Amino acid sequence: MSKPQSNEWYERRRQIMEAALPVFAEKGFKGATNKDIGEQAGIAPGLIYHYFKSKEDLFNACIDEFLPIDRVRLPLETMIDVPPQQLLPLLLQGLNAIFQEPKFFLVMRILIAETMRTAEAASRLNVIFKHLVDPFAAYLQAQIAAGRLREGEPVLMAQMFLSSVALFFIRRIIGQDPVLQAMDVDEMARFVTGAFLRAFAPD
Amino acid sequence: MSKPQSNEWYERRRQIMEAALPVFAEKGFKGATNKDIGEQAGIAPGLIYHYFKSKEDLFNACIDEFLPIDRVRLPLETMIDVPPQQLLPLLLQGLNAIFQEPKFFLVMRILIAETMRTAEAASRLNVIFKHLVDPFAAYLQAQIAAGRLREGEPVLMAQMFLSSVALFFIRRIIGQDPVLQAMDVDEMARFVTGAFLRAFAPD
Amino acid sequence: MSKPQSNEWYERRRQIMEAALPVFAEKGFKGATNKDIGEQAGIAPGLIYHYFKSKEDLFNACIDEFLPIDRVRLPLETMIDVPPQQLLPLLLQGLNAIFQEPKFFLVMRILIAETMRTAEAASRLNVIFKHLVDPFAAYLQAQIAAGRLREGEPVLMAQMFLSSVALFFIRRIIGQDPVLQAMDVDEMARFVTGAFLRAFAPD
Amino acid sequence: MSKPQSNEWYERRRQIMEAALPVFAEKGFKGATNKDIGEQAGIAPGLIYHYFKSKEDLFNACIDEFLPIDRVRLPLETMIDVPPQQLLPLLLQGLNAIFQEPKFFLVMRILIAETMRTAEAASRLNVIFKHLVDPFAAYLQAQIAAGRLREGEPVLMAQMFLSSVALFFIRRIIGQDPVLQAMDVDEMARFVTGAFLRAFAPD
DNA sequence: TATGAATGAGGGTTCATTCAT
DNA sequence: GATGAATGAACCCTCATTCAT
Repeated sequence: MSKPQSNEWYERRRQIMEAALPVFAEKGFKGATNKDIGEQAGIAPGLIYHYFKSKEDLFNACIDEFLPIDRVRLPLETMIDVPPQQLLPLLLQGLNAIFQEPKFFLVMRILIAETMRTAEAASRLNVIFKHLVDPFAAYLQAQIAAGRLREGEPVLMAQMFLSSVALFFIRRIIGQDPVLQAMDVDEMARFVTGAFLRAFAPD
Repeated sequence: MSKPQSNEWYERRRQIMEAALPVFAEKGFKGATNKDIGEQAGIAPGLIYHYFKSKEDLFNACIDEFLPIDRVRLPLETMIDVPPQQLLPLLLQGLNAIFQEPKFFLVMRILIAETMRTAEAASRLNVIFKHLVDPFAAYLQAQIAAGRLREGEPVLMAQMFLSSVALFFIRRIIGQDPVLQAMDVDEMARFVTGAFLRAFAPD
Repeated sequence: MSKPQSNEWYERRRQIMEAALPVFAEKGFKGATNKDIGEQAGIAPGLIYHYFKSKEDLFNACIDEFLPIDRVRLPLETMIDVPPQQLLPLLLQGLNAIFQEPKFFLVMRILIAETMRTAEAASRLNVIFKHLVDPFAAYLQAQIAAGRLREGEPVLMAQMFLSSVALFFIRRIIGQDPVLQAMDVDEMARFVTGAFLRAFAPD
Repeated sequence: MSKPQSNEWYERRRQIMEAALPVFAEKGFKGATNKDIGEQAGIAPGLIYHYFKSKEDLFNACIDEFLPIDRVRLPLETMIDVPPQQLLPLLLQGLNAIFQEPKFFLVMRILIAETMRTAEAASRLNVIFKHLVDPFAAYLQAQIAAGRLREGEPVLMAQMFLSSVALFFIRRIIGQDPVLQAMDVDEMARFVTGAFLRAFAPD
């Protein structure tokens, strides 16, 4: 597997990963069997081992392949001149869009579940959150400097805002919380945005 | 198991559940073996079947037994006269204390992990959150009525506030996020409380 | 498996080893399946893992248990006063008896076969041969000192004598060589003894 | 495969056998995989089946191809006039040379290992030994007739002499016995030759 | 001729569950 | 009640063999 491989090889490999992802999400690493994955992918279970060293290798490859690190990073550094009143709704729309993506959804299910038992998965999830928080904190920092927001610790502001939003989406979409599903996303967005702006408006 | 049982029987049963809880938390339902649990409980694996129908029965019994529904319910209905400036820090202290409890910690790990794959676990987690949100929303409603907070949807206010705090604790304690572990809980509490009060101060 | 076990446990364990030995001898380590061994022992294949860590562990345990190191060691150190004319036939009778033992036969088959591919098995076989050669060489040394044999290197004498005899037995019993099977053991013994005594008679 | 094939076909076939031989010797029939053999031969595993019916067919072809029957036959029938004092060292040199040949070494490893479990391999080894013993016994018979050796059974003489020498080489080269590896081949040859000549000198 | 993807049978191993003791 | 030997199903994985290309 160290030799370079043909395009078809990579396509097939990716096809297996795409089939495995929902199986891992639904049943977990231990609960997912190669038989399940093979059926989902339309191949014999043994074929997995032409493309991956082991079930664990396939699992890690799935996460690496579909890990939403880049998807999650919004181009906030180019939007420093956009005032918070406009940017916050955009940010929320972006997050909402990401959470609607089927693969993001699946990888998050897998990562959150595994985070509960392996430090490795926890670390990956922490990295993802950091990729989300850091650019936003930098944006907030710039807004504070520009006098558009009150003085304060931008990292805490970012953590607080993103935490409440992220858990809203997680509980709504993954946790299937009926209370949150009954809520309108736009209404929530307006509410959270308004609260944030009042909380951190300049004195 | 339908006949009434002696006290010793129930004690033994509970002892097994207490031993099983950390094993399930660490290894997950599929990863935990009856041998593991038996060793942890100091009994032979076969004995589990005198107290539980199956491994799954034991698992569900563990969650039911240690589900932190009651622990999570703060007596907010008796504290309607306490102003938010005082109550919010108390609430955060209470939540912090709950998250420090070993069994709460373990059950949450299990429930969050299972939530990612079974609707049943998700539902249980939603109930827990509801038990947290509803009394707080009622409290906020009362504060609004008393003119201590601005007009607004109290359920949204409660969701937002508790979401950001809950995810802070989850990521800090279960997810072992180094960024959050470096933060001081009291500082976070002051920050979140201050932001909330500014956001929802009466006009 | 580190805890002390009951007698029954050791008996069962030994029973499995006794059943496994002929299977390993007939089919080799890789060729022998747990199903074969289980059938031979009258148990389910999975039960092997209550008594042994793995198939390899069982294999090594078989060899250690039935390795003929002690059987092979004749009490030559107490027979220094017996002249070679009497001792050599006794030695050959002893070797012949050992080679007739079913378990010796089986272990030798296994060890010789494995010697062809693993250094570990080769080493065990070398140790066995050394246990055979060294006491005999010491005996010969004493005979030379007593003037009953001519001067010469006793280790070479022992190696030469035992090699020709050992290969005779191996080819006859394990290799099923029809030429050697047609020979009479006693005749061979007289022949070899006579040749040895003439070759190493004192000048 | 019944049709006559081109020279290239036979060359390719032989190339595969040459590659397979060391793989079979090192890992045994079951342990050697077609992938191993293909890599060693620089071909894809599937190609083996253009030249051989099965892995077993390849295995047998390897042994037949490289079986050292002819290599082992020394032209003793032309050397009847050479006295034993000269011929025995020549014989030992010849055997030593044969055992040094890589392919002889490999085939012997395979055959000895398989001899331990299949009558077919045992039979082949017996034939090889017979091809070694018979001409030597004929030579000894002639020497006895010529009065250069004492009366006696020449087949036994040959068996005894060749057995001790063969096991010396096998244990030294295949079994990697450190005691024998420390010995000098020439010294061993002189020792064995001297002993033989004294044992069977005319009265 | 040659490749290597694909299959499927079967291997070693684990483990929930049962049951004689 | 309590044990742990015993089972059997199902797991992950390997690999000889086939076959479309």
